[in-house]
Amino acid sequence: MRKDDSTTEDRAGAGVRSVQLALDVLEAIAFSGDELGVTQLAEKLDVTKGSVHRHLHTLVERGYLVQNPATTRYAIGPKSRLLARFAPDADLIQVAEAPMRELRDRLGHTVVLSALTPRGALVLATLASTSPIEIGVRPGSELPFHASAQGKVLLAFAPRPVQERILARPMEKFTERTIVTRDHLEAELVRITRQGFASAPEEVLLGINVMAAPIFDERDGCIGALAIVGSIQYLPETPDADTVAALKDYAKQISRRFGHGRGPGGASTTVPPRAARRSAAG
Amino acid sequence: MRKDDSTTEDRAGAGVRSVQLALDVLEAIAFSGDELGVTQLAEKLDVTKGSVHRHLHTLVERGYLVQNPATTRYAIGPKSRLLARFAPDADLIQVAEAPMRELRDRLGHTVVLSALTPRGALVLATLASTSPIEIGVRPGSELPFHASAQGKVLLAFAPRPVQERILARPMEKFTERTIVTRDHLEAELVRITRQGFASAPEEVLLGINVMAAPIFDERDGCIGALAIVGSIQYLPETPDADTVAALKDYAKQISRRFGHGRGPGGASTTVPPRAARRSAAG
DNA sequence: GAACCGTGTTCCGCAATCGGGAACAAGCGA
DNA sequence: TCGCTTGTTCCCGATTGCGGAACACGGTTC
Repeated sequence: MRKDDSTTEDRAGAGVRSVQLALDVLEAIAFSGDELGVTQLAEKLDVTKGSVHRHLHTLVERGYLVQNPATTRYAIGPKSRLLARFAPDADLIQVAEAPMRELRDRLGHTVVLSALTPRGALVLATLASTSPIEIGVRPGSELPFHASAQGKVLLAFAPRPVQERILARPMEKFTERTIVTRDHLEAELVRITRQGFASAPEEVLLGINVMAAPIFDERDGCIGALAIVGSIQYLPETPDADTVAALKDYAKQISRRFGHGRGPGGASTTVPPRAARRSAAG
Repeated sequence: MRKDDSTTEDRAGAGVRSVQLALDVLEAIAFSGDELGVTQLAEKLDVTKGSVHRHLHTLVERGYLVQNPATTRYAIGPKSRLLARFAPDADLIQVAEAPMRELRDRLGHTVVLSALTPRGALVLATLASTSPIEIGVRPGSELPFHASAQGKVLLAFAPRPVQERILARPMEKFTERTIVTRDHLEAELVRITRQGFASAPEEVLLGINVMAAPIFDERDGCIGALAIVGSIQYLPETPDADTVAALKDYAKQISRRFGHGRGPGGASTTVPPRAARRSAAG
């Protein structure tokens, strides 16, 4: 469906092709939250069964996947789980969990946590709204920079060279209100930097609005974005002051746990910036 | 150094070569617990810088790694962290953490948690002994089946086809006491199955002994091994009955949390076997 | 300031490698 | 038993990634 329609900018190729496919396979299984078979994967990724099978074999051999002998289908293996344990800095997902829940309970909207990736704003975790009707995004998906509040926030507070590279890319139009020109996006970034949050009314889907605020670490680097998602009726384009305040407040709260705003070498409640963790206790 | 010296059984090759290298790069960085540079990686993995660089680029592009602009070196990225969240069954590492700590405090030995991989017993987590002198293993490393208590336990309780495939492999000799013949190993597996635990005195390193007991899920599948490591003076070859009892007891305790021994559909304190987890709450 | 390392990055041609496609085996239900 | 679907294997040929070397750049040391 959404196959990489070779844009102008990837002259350097997209990297190592086989690795790309291997990661596609891995992610397809991981983010489906279920086991998948060779045939399913083959048609989902639009490659031959033989190719998928070879990659599956490699990933199983390495312990990243496991073939369920009963169903003959493939699932995430132990090695994949292990990778996360070695993240150089404290786990954003874990730290943000409690504040996210509080924010959700307070505002009622779906809450989303994202991080920067060259491809967009990676959805790390979501917390469904209190409403019976769910409006959300799938963890693992990558939201486009130009058409999401998270993407715009992460971009606005990213280092200059990163901005440059991304701004040069063509922008796909999703709705009438999607930003499609570089100038427009740059102006938006300036505004976001000034006001400390972003909103993206109907930029990717009509009727839906998203608002996002940045999360910083102890060196003022933007390491993520906290966002709320909702129907535009409840999350209007010109946002309610209380809502904005709450969002920014919780984002700041998470930032503080990473040592932001107190200089390097934080207090006791702070997550150690670069803790050496070598055991399960980590 | 240890490049695949084409054994008899891998006629199908070792899988997709580029993917192998990509994973090597990823793991080298992950399990080093630190940032690594192109040159370091190139010599560690014994490939050219150009090659490493291309793979690094791909992994960064996909969000699995991040290049630190300050040091220009590479570290684990957000996507790697995310993968772990999508493990199909409850996180063994997390569930085992508390029992591991109790066992460590009770016996004083280093405690290790492992899972099965085609290459060996993957070390998921360790908890250092109470002694000032540390005897342990690096999380992420894969212990050989024939020369580790964990490997032997996992193999003993693995499905028959898996056993077959592994038993056919040649066995490297580490010490005088390493098991190197198939017959010897098979006899050992029978004994392990009967007595419910394994020990591996001086099989990989002189002076060191390891004892391991299996962890089961609700369907009696062996999903891991709990082990204690120590100098052979304190963890003798003919083990103390109390020590064995404690090890088996804690392993069973973890198994119980996965619903083992009460049939499918466990009680409230049980980890749900296949919980649908789609949010940070998972 | 210049020569010197040590990085990370880029380039290019050759050959191995992976992908396409189709045939094969194996389970399952009708 | 026959069909349908699945996972697995095979082989050929062009693509693609590898090796090797050159390049750019920053920090040190004379």
